[in-house]
Amino acid sequence: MQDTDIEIAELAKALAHPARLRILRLLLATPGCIGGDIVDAVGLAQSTVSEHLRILKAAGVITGEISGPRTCYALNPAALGPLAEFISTLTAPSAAVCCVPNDKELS
Amino acid sequence: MQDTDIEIAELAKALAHPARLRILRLLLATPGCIGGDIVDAVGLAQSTVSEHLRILKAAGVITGEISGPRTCYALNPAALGPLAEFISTLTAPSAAVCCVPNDKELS
DNA sequence: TTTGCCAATCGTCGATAGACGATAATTGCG
DNA sequence: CGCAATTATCGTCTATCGACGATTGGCAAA
Repeated sequence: MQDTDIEIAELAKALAHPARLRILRLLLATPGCIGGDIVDAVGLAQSTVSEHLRILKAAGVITGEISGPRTCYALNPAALGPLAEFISTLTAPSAAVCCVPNDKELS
Repeated sequence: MQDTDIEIAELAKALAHPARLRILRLLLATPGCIGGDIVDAVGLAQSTVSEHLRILKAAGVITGEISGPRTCYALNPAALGPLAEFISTLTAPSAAVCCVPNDKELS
């Protein structure tokens, strides 16, 4: 159980920064892939943004594959499953099982 | 929008620690109120636990009212609404509006 | 009032996170 | 091959977090 808690804490930590939330919103709003445009959007140094991307990737929230000279980032929402499940447990003790199986699915 | 992101980041930060997750689980499993039993359960020093409780209370995730010589803590899951909403947006881009209005309600 | 218990606060320490500039590494183009 | 563009990594600095012991404050019972 502590094992799961550590995993959930890691996920929460990945979301615990405004810049990373902004990056995720940006990835959500971008249909295909996205490269260094992120740097301009968040207004931080390139190295700082790269570090945030690394953290998100380490948490599994995003995926990054090298596509030529640039890197293609994409969302991986399924990774947030354990965290979403935990929050559901807290917010809806009786209706934890809603209508979407949001802990495993998604392409 | 950055305003909301900061709020969500604060909520995520409140969940970004195994000890705090454990405390929340404990509060969830405890029907009524709970006092210093938390200290025994998490296995940390009393001052450390008190600090975690303070962080959770500052984030609005729990409420604590003084009840005689001890303090009564209780969950306040509604506070996690913005975070839950954000995660839903990521995990279910097309089905963001599920069947539960989990951003405002709850007693 | 005095004593004892429980919780909050203070001060301190080490560890970690966040930001930056500078510096590589890799790819595509001329 | 050499150059420009893009991203990752390194080193450094500051700020914050997490844990602890010690102390303070409040409340109830003796």
